[in-house]
Amino acid sequence: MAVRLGHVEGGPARSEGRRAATIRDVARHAGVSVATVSRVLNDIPVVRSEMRDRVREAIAELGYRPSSTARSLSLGRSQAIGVVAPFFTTPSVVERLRGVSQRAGHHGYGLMLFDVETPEQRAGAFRDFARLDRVDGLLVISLPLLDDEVEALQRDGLPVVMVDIGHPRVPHVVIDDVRGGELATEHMLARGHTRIAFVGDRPDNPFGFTSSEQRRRGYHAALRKAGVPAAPELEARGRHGREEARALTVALLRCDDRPTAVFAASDTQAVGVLEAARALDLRVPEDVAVIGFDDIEIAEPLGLTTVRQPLRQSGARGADLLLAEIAGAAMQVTELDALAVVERRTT
Amino acid sequence: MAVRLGHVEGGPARSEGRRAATIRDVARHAGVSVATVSRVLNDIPVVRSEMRDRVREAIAELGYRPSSTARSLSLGRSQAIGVVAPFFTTPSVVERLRGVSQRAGHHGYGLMLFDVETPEQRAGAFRDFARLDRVDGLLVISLPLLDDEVEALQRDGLPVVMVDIGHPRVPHVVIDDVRGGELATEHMLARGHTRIAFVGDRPDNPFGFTSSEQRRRGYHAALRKAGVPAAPELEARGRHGREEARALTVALLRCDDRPTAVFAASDTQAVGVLEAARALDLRVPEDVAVIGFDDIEIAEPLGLTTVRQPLRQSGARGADLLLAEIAGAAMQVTELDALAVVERRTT
DNA sequence: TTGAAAGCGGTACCAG
DNA sequence: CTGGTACCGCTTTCAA
Repeated sequence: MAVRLGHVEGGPARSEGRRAATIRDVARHAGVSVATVSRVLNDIPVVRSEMRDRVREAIAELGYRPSSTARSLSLGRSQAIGVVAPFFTTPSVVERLRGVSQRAGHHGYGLMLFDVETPEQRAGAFRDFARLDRVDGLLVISLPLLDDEVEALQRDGLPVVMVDIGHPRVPHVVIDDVRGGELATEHMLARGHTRIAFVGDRPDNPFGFTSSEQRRRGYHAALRKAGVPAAPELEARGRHGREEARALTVALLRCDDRPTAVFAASDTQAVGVLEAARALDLRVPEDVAVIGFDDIEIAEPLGLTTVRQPLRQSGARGADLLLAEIAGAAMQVTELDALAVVERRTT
Repeated sequence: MAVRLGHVEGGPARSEGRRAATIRDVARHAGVSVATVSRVLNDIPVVRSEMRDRVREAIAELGYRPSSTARSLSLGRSQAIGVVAPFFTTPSVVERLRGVSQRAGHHGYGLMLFDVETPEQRAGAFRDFARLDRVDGLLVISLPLLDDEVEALQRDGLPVVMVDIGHPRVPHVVIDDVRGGELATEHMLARGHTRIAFVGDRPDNPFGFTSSEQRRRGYHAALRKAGVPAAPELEARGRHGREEARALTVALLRCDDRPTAVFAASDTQAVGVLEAARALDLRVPEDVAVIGFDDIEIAEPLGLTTVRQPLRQSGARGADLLLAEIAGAAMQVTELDALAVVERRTT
């Protein structure tokens, strides 16, 4: 990598020491009081239009823009919401964030991100980030909250909403993961499969992701209803991620009586399953059919059959709940129910 | 979607009106002055250890945590950096963000996101978001800056760093897109292709993305060097995105003397190319070879051959530059040079 | 080594 | 309708 240290052309203005204009500068310039300027700024109608114009002019001339920090301090709110999530290990989170961003922006709220990929970061998130004065509310995505974390948050009076995972004392938006697992399994059953493997997260994963286990319950329920005996040797669980899923699936597909179908608890894992099949020269779906969960963006071009859940909408709805809670609304729980199998080329 | 309005179990603490502890409360509780508490908070060594302990105790007992807003106002810095980018239309941005997040977190900086998907949002970003008091610096990813925007930013004294696109007066981190385009084209040439199509962004796209055109220049350069005449009918440019690329490619592949290879200016577009080939029942790479650009996450499972650029590293480096600039360093320009063709199954 | 007090840049109450 | 001013919660002189 080539690094060029440059002379700064013209020199940065900040070293010129020209202090940014404040509300007092505007007041002086316009020959009014700061109170009046503040009123104009906040569109409080009492101001005479003549004054208003004078102030507006001064603002323009000075290039004044109010300090949001000062405003936050005075108002006691930051006009921003915080989002805590494992953004980079879990692609679906990004899609949910999309919905959050859209709604937050729409309501004039800024977005602070706090990525959580390790247990330390997780602790940091709640220690340093979840401060009522930094953000007006917190959106926690795909991360379970411990009881005492919830308590601490409530003690701080910080509005919180969870997305993808619920908690009895916290507003949240979730889907019926059990039902989703059933749908996936029924899809395979309907295609005549009976040896259907499951690849998902281990229940004691470091972040306590729970949806995988819920989906596995749905898988069991569907098998039971169909009278297909569960086969423990067909269930593989490990660390969340493509690589791990791939490794688990290779093992699964190498055993004597190998499964003819695999239900992966997430699309990310389904991709690993696909890679495993390819590595073993197995055709999909002829030799082994695959279904995932989520319908992330990559699913379509891959031709991956999957259970679609409304990711973006979950973020949007979560943001709406949070905004409502910030505004003082009572706790609300939303269960999104647009789950459906999207059939593509892997089944 | 089922919505449950819940009673709030126990009632949220915020309505109890228990005001959060302030530095004054701590001072009173510990029987010292606020100045002393502040010193303890900031690890200023002059404080007698006895005092220090008393203060620490008070802090613990009251569950006090300092207000970062007040701190920002007093200090004149927010300890946060802002990131402006088209996060959701451009998957590579997310990967870059990963690098940013990692470095920012490492240095104790928060991250504010401002998504820009429309020209209005773009304007809003610079009007409302790029305030020195909201963020200590701005990272602009994959978005070109206009001269007067740069000027405004510099006038405000807001440190800015650009990633993926440069500007003569702004520190930035870029790659050699022309070289990348050459690499991709040479790869095809080396495999005996001479009818190599190009699918990229139109030069007058709404955000002024420029890398596509640079890569096209590299494509031309490579053809020229190889003595292969350029064929204008093999160049298709349109709105950035998979769908558009797909449509363009379908047209390309339907013409009489169709190309045997396609170079897509981004992986996103390459995916569209792949879909087009599939739609026309053309085998890849036998009937048509495909190479993309970026090496985003989806490329590997798709088996897409592509020109890899160090996305995450670009974000990390950009964050480092910004942090350095915030600390007062001179303008720096970094050209990342780890470009390489990653050969997979589409060539 | 500690404390009193003046900011930081807004908002909003209270008079006039 | 407008102005004066006391906050908001923290940092940082300046004196003691």
